[in-house]
Amino acid sequence: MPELPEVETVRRGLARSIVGRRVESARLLRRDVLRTGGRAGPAALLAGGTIAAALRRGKHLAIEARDGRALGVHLGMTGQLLVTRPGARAGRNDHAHARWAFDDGTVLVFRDPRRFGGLWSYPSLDALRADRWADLGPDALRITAHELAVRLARGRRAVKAALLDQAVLAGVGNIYADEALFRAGVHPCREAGSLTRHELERLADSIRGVLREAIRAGGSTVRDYAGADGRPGRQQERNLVYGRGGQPCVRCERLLATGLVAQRRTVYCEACQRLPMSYPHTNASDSSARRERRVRRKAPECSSD
DNA sequence: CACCACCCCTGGACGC
DNA sequence: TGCGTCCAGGGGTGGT
Repeated sequence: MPELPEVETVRRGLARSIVGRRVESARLLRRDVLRTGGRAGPAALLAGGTIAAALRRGKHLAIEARDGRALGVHLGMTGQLLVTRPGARAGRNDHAHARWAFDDGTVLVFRDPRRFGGLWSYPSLDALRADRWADLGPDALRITAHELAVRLARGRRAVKAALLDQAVLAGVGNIYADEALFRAGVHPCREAGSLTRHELERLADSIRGVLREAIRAGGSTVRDYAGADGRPGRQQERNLVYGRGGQPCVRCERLLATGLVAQRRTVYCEACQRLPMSYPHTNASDSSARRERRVRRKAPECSSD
């Protein structure tokens, strides 16, 4: 659920509310939510430490204590980090899996109904980076056309599948992949390695642009997402294709198409995001055409509804 | 190695 | 109202 803009909004909320605060007590309410076996107990949740920083890489969060300990947080699909300021009414508490109380009375809760998210405890930020962040590509907020070109080069999968791959670039999920491809005028099923230099420039610009716009709006709230202050985002109203299948394209008014790419619901405009004629067979080798047919028989890689 | 299918889990929307 | 079905923004893993 939360992609880069939503995670960045949460990070900023944490930076405002818990950085500089001391963890008076920390409790894990559901053991298996802490994914690092061995390190358990309050110390694994930074108890006794003072929060030095809240960091983000792609969709991953890290909370660092001044003594060096670090806690990785991933929100998965439905994870939330909710801050309750002293004296304020507590937010939702169902599916709360961990709770922190700070020296100024601030309370932080990690809740995650679907439990695709989790917590990872490390003795140092370096250890966290080496274990959890090592395989992440460059942060999508600062992706350049050149970095994108290098990482998409010769790739045969659909460009949308590549954008969702966190090793290619970190932070883009289903919503902003569709938004960035639409803004760049690139069809989601284009072979990743087939994009022209000009298309790569537009795509990199679109990725950075839509992510920045979404951060300004506090993220997209489709269902569960809320910032650390519990407030929903406003970007969902500004998204041009996500969630708008069957509605008119904002550019050409043709009805937006929906399909399935990389097992994800995909919305795009067939007029504004064109595929070359008889794609992909025009530029596919025999072996890839065979692979394409084999894939198509089981589950189409790129199918429209 | 690159890529894909499948799985993890709960809740909300929808149809009957 | 109640039940069944489908779907959802995430990633990890095992197989091809």
